[in-house]
Amino acid sequence: MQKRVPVGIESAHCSTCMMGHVCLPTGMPSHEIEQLDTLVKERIRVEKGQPLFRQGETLNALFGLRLGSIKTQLEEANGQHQITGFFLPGEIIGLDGMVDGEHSSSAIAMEDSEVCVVRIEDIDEVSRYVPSLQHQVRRIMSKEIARSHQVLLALGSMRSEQRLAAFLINMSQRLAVLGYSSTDFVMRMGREEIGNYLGLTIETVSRLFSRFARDGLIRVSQREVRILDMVALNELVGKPC
Amino acid sequence: MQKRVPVGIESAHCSTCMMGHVCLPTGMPSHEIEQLDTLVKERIRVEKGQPLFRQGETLNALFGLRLGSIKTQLEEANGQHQITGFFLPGEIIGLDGMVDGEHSSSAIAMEDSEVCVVRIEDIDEVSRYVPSLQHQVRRIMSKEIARSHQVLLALGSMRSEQRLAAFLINMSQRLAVLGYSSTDFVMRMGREEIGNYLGLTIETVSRLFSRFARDGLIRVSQREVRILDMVALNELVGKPC
DNA sequence: GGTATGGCTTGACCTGTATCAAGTCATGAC
DNA sequence: GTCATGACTTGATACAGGTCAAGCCATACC
Repeated sequence: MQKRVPVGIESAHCSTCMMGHVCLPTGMPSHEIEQLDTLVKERIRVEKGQPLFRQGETLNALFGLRLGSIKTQLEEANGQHQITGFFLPGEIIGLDGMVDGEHSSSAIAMEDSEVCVVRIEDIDEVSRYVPSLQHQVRRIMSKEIARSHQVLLALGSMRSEQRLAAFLINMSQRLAVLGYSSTDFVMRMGREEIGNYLGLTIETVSRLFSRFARDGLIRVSQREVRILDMVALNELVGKPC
Repeated sequence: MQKRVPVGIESAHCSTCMMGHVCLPTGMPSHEIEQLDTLVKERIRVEKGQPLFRQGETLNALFGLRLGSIKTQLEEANGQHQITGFFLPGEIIGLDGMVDGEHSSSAIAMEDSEVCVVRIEDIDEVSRYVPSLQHQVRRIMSKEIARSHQVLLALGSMRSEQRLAAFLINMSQRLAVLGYSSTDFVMRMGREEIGNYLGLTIETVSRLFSRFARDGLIRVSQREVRILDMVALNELVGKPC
């Protein structure tokens, strides 16, 4: 059984894709979106735990996550790694590392996932007659830069409880955009992954979840979270010096 | 006296600019670089301590740093801030925040500086006849993403001494690219700014400089640094678990 | 059913870094 | 020269979060 399989692309058209409003075409006028229909020529399914790509592999495409969830991580020679992002459907993966034509991070499926493959050369091709596609790509890359600066802010100047609160708020907001409940969701990542991402140990993350629950901010059971007091979470992040 | 002044642009041509080999045109074939000569229509001088732009201002240009040094920082409502980058000549500023057309961070001159203004609409215009310009912009944005992921790695998984060592190595390498000594340089930022960037307090940074000096890794006098043992610095970052 | 496994929790203790508090040094104004 | 100022250093102490260790719970497999 293969781990990384092409799948049929009967309906791989951005114009008819229900993900369109939160994916690469976001905000483009509909007559232009139709012109993107040759952009995605391939879809790939990736099994839970398997890599979509590995750090160092040659980069020739971006990936629009269609289904599932994927994490990206930097891998160091000594076996350590740092998770740099958790991606949800509609989000674009593979934006770093268009520098020397190879991926500067690895992308690993956190559950069975499916991505639309957008080949770089096709972007160039299509943008010849859809000039705003270039804007779109810049927009998305810019967003990724801004996002990682937000994480820098968290790691550089927040205490552990603020980091976790910010993390929960962020998840909540992104899931809401996808049409899920903003207060009631299942996290696709484990405690260890959250800790790695936030620069904390698994024990600290676990204690924080327990404390948040004890203080009535959330209710947790394994990876299921219900946010009970969003206001308090926001205060935790924003208010104190 | 103005703080942010347009200056003459007699020689504002990328093709004749000595910064070209490390700036936006890096790696482009020379006949294409010549076609970039209409790209920079303006240069701006920014005084030490003054902003090139402020978080929230409308974004319509990127800036190629030509002279001096500039820091970017996220500013929060409560007055806190997080420095997200220190920029040296040849590097491009303003890549974040092309999302909603406004800057998502502020850029502040750390010494009297001068930037080339590259207006977004001119990028689109010029790339009509120099298609590889789009590659170039993507390349640079991608590099910025990868760079901030590296900082994430430092903040998320290194101890204080490793962060400072990584910082010194990074400065050394970037200065070397510019043709300066890689072992002997003047840091343009103060201890507090380094601390903010690395998620440490000024006292910790100061103590680390003292310790590195005591251990014979570097010699410091104020902001002048001489790296004495680059190997040891690298080991500090890379080897231990 | 038992039992193995991996993921999570909790407690006790330790340590790296922050915090608080004096200094010291370099620089510039007068 | 004196003095003021801001940048940096150094020490003493506190505490957040890490580390080590034990146990718990859900799941899956036999």
